[in-house]
Amino acid sequence: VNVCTALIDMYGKGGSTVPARQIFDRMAHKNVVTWTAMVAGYIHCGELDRGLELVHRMLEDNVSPNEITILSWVIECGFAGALELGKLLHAYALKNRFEVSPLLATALLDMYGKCGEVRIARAIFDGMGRRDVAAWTAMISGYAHSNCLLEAFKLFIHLLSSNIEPNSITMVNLLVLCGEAGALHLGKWVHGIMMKLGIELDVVLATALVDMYAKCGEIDQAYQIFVGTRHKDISMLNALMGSLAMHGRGKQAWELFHEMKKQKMTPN
RNA sequence: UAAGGAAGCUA
Repeated sequence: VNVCTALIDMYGKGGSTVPARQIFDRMAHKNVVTWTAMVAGYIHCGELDRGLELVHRMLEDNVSPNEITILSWVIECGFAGALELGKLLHAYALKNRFEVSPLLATALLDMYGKCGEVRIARAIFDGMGRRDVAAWTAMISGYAHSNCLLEAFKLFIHLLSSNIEPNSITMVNLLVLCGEAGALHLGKWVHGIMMKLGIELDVVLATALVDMYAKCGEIDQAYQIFVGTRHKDISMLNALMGSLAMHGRGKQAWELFHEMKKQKMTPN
């Protein structure tokens, strides 16, 4: 059962619901994890009707969803933009008096944020008793998804005055938002806060910095950060190369490309 | 280490 369930999970998350379902149908014994994984796969792929049909069969078989079940499905609703189903799951959790853990609450507010429902997301956020950095970051990310720059930064400032420390994921969300808005001053300010708080500069965060500076037209600054990062990866190169090209520095982009190929970096 | 919450370029 465990191995088959793991396979179903893998195929489902990989977008292959057909092989997942074949394994599912051939299993004599299924448990709640098996059902959870199969339905999650359908939601992940946007095959909501098949998912719902399976949920009905699951209930007929007297298999009850638990909190992880709902959590998994809510996450996939966010991924697939399945707002209505997400609302249904939210209602189900409330109706069955699930203790809405910080994990589930964060998944719910993230789902609403990804679906553009920032007000509902905020209501959940405000209703949370103990909010950790993931909850704050999910809320900021929700504002970022809806291009609510002001709200995102208001919340971030609120976060800075709390006892919770933002982490690199929080900062990445803010930097992406600054880049998309072309808000160079804000971006620099975020950069400064990062340094002040001593947040570790991993590849993802460094890429977000490069991207922010590049999108705001500060290519040289972006270049400096790129050069100064030891473990570069392909996304980081793409961010810089693309912006060099966008700013009419195609020759430099080309040179960078060949320099990186020499260093055994494989283009994607 | 069988399903569990928030992140980067490009699409």
